[in-house]
Amino acid sequence: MRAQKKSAPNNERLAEVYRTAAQIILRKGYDATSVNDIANALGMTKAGLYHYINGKKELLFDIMNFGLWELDEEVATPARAIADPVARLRFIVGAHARLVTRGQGAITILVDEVTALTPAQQRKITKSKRKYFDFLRGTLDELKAAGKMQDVDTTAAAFSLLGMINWLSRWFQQGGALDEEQAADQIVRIALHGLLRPARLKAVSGER
Amino acid sequence: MRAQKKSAPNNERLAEVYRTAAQIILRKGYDATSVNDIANALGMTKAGLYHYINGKKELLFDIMNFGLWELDEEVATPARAIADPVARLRFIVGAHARLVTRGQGAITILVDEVTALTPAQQRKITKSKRKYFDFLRGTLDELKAAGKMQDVDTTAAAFSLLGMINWLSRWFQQGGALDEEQAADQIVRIALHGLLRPARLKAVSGER
DNA sequence: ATAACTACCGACCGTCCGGTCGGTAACATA
DNA sequence: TATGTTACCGACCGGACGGTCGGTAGTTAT
Repeated sequence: MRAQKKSAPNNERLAEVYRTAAQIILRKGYDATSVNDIANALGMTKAGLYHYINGKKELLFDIMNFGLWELDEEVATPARAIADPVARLRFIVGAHARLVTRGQGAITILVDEVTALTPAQQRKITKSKRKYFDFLRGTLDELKAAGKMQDVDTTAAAFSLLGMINWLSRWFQQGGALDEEQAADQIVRIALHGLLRPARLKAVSGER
Repeated sequence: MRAQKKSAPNNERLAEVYRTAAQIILRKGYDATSVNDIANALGMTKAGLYHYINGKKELLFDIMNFGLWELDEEVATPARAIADPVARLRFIVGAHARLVTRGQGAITILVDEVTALTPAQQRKITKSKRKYFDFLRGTLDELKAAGKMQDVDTTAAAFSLLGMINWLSRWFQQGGALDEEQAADQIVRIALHGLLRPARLKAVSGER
């Protein structure tokens, strides 16, 4: 019967619900996360949480939509304004990677849990992911047409990029050897230039 | 008088249990897969399945161990025999990628579900993964020492490699545009040479 | 002062889960 | 024929899960 604190009035609280839920689901997985886990992390009961959400599935769906919206806002939309495909690719990879390392945006990852959704929800999420993927691959196609790309399949390349970026969330940790910017920068370099030095000439030497 | 002894049952059938369980868990995730799902897929009841397994966790643990053993047998061990680090890296990436695309071995992936295990089991799996990771990074370190690598962090590079390879299981499909060999080959190319053509003597991009 | 609304909670429900237990039918061995 | 052993199954259990419902304090609007 004790009144909890009530500092956050409007639907600022809803945003907090999403943020908290996303973090927990990202860490433990959707199925392993109970509605109670989320409620407790928010300092309320399950019944209280149901004041904000309409169901576990819908919560997941909303979070995914938020993550994809964020990806569009912070990566795809700004990228579309960059004419040069090399600069654009560099921006996409860096901005997306930064979105992942900046914890918050790691939301994107749980797009994997798509199988937990209803077919209708799945369709919407898949369509959204597809749009982003096509944009990414489109940039690679441009690059290829301009003769600036290695001889690799653009589909495989786009997926590989996403693999590298999404995997970041599994190993990157705040306070580690690399900070957010450095980690994103490493991903960009590896993606664009690969691991090996171009060994055209027999030159075996120097560091820069 | 509980007969709580070690299991020494029919090996062929036990292998089938592992294979079937791995496939289902890989597709649906560990938590979303019930023991009943696995039993039904094998054409038996849950109680019948318990004749072969000692628990859901232990089943997962056994499957992970098998996957990691397979990785060691088919990738790490042969790779250790290759002296040249460039050839060795090429082999590791290709062989690991092929293990993933060849469906069966995709078992490796569910190493992600490590949080579902008991702490003791987790320790064993983590140690095993770590060993493989160190071997991979060690090869990159060698490469770097030989002046044959781009200027990137070997830890970030090793994780990026694993990200690309593991992500394969999400998009690669039998009968698609790329077959198993081609997909693995694409991964190798992208990993070793990157996406962009080396800008001949000018440029030096990647500066900030 | 009252009515309406917001932000919660305790108690409860039906379902499904992992896991157990006492069987049993089929076959091998002696 | 008797005795094990293997490979299962039906019935059951305690508990956790997602979800509902009838409240109730506090806030705001009239």
